[in-house]
Amino acid sequence: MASIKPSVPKGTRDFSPAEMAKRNFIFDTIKSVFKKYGYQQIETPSMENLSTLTGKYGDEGDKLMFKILNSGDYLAKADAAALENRNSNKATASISEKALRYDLTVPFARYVVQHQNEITFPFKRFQVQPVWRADRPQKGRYREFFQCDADVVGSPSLLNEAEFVMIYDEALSKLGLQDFTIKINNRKILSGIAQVINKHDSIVDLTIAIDKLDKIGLNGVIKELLERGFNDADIEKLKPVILLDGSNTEKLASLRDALQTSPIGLQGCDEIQTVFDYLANCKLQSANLELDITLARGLNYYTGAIFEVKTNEVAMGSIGGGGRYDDLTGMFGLKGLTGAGISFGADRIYDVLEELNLFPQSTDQSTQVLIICFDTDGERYALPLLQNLRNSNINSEMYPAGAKVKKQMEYANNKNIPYTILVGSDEMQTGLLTFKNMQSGEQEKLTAEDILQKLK
RNA sequence: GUAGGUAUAGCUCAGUUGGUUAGAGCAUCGGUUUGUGGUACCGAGGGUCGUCGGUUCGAGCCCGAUUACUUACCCCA
Repeated sequence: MASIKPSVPKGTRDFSPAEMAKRNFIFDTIKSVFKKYGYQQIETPSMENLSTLTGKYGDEGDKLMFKILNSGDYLAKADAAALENRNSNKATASISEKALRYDLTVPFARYVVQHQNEITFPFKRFQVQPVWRADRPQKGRYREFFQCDADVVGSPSLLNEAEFVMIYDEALSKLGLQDFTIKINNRKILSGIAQVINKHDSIVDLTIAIDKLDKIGLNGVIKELLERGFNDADIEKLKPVILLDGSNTEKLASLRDALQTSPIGLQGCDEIQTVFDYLANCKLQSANLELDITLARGLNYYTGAIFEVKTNEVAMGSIGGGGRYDDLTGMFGLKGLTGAGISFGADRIYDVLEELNLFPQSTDQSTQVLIICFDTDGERYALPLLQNLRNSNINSEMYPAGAKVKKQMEYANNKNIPYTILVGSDEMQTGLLTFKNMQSGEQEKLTAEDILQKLK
């Protein structure tokens, strides 16, 4: 059989030991913060029923979903007319009933509805799992990537929003980031803006356009708005809102002024104010909290607060986002349950930490000590010591005898093992083992017990 | 879906107007050293030059197609 050049699908990656150590540093840090704030972990299946996912992310999202072909002779049962007419949407529905999850929030909503009788509300859960998007990969963008989500359902309190800011601040600071911005906005403010210019139906077009302000500038946004059916008068009214400047307090004041005819817009202002008030007397470690009216985010299920986090230390898309969604579970038949959540983009955080050289040295050390023997007698002699080391919770291993010392030393060196123990005939006779510090190169003769004490 | 770029050893890449047997560094393995790595020296293995076709006496190099990867846009973490 002809051998196939080994490769992984576009936009996916292998994670080698050194990378896994660094990734786990990120995951462990974020998880520990989630737990500290009272969130409990769950997992959901990689695949969901297609009907669970479709329509939750907009048309674009439906396109970017990886669908799974039905098992068996799926074409036999396919919609013949749809196939004939090259109608992909209809045909897909008849040959695929499952899809890989696109994010963690919708599966969570499904989970909450399905398990509502077992859950005590407010329910705070976190989830760290991969998600899949059939996007064109590029820098910082993959087809399989990990999200770290924390959501709370069943609590309308804005205290949750305030705590999200604290979680972002604590977790990202712990990871070593020193300068990042948590942008906050409120969907009700966006609705209010649309209401003020009597374009309530065009809120999606409005948000998509003004979301691009920092990328394409005011003129770009105006051009985009014109293309999306807004007229010059609308744009004149929008300009002062889009170009809002000053401190958060000043921005809020200007917004209230601009939105005074829109009750929903004013409610959005109140909500943001409440979050700021909660945080007024709490100190943030490294985060800047900024009201950003141009922050819209693509997901159309958000109804209240919207978050996005950007690092100011390197050029990178957002490394986290979230918001409040009032009726996500309604789609699955459970009405009146509000939820809010945030997400960390672990893969992008990885790239940022790598670029800033922020991973701690210790992440690439796994084994603490390697026992080097010359023959099987040495193995038998040293195995009890190895067991003692492990009983003391010291990561340790013994290289199977037979290889040259040079080879074994190289092994220790390549694996970044800080200490080695040499066991030869001298050592076995005297009971004094050669204990070597691989970094300094120094070695000394010690009893097994002394070595154990040194490593503890 | 739109527009560019790239494709030569396991990895990163050289390769002269188109000219004998396609190179280097790193990595791997072996030796100098049958008890000492990170750091010396010597050596070895490893290639259908992405694929198919064309031009030419002759193609890694020029032309066409195709595939894969990649960057940016749309959109998004």
